[in-house]
Amino acid sequence: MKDANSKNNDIADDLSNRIFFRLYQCANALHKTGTNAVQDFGVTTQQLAVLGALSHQRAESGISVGELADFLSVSRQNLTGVLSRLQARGHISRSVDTDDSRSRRIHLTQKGLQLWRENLVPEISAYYCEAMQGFSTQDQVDTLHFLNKMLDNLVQIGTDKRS
Amino acid sequence: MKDANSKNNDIADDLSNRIFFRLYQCANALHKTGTNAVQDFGVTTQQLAVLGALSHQRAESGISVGELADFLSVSRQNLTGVLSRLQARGHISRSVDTDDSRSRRIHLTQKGLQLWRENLVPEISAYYCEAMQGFSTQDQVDTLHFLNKMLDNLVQIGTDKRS
DNA sequence: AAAGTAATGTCAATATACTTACATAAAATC
DNA sequence: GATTTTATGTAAGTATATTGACATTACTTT
Repeated sequence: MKDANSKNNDIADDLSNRIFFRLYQCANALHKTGTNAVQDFGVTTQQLAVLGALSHQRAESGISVGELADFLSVSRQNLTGVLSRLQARGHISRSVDTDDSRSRRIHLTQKGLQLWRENLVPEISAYYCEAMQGFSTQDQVDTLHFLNKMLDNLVQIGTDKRS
Repeated sequence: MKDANSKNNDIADDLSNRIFFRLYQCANALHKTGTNAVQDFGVTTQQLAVLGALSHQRAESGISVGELADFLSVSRQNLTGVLSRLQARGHISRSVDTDDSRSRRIHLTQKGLQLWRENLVPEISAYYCEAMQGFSTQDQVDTLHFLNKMLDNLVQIGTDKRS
């Protein structure tokens, strides 16, 4: 027989279990429907994130693979593959850094920039509008706050484990 | 020059953009740290989800691949691979349905059930506790509500697209 | 009953994601 | 200056995830 304490734990577990299950489902649905929304332009949601990041700083200098990986919170190894596919389609370019021959500077090509501005931005805007249906601005602020908090916790777990 | 309307849209886009980016980061971090937490037991977070689903209904009848796929919101094709790996490690069994020879009934094995109860449940419980640090019960309820709402929207986008 | 349709699970191809391992180049230390 | 350590990007291997295609089986329709 369970005491009140363990019962409360069960309830808390159930709540968090639902939250993380929904998170998992949302992420899958986001990837699936997002890719569906932009697949006519020959890109995926992850490639979208990369193009978006590159569009923010079209400075002459570009950005390195490591910097981009940090920004997107993915491994450098993962980016290598995504960048290769983007490069194969002519959306980005990789050039050796003149100051550090280990490093590669990643740039948006003219084609990539045009695709981003003319096709992807409007498409994403419409997609976000649908996905945020029924969310007030305050709801969105609250949601973002919770996700930020959760991410902090998860990152903390990751760094704890490493030590 | 932008008018007030397009500026508001930019702001809304920025908010939703942050939300979905955080969602993406949270899902990656969940998979990464979650797998890290249970890898000593030879399973991953997805396999965890399958074992958890199976543990809920240890009825004699088991569950079919299609039913499991619906429950977990993943494709049957995806489950085929996950189930194969779980079966290879002896955590689940697949048997032909006596009433429908197309269908396979998926069961937890004794080994799988023991692993779930004795090792995974405590580990997950501790993990959730860390991941929900700083979340009041009301915060968790609110978070779950927002995720439910978002998932509804995303599923709606998916079904719209299909028609 | 026979033919067409739908359901069930699997295989193949593609794209993320991770970790481990490695070649190369830069930085730090002695 | 030579050696060690660190940083950078990539390659290889494993596990998800998707869609498309398929063989097999069940159901529907005629």
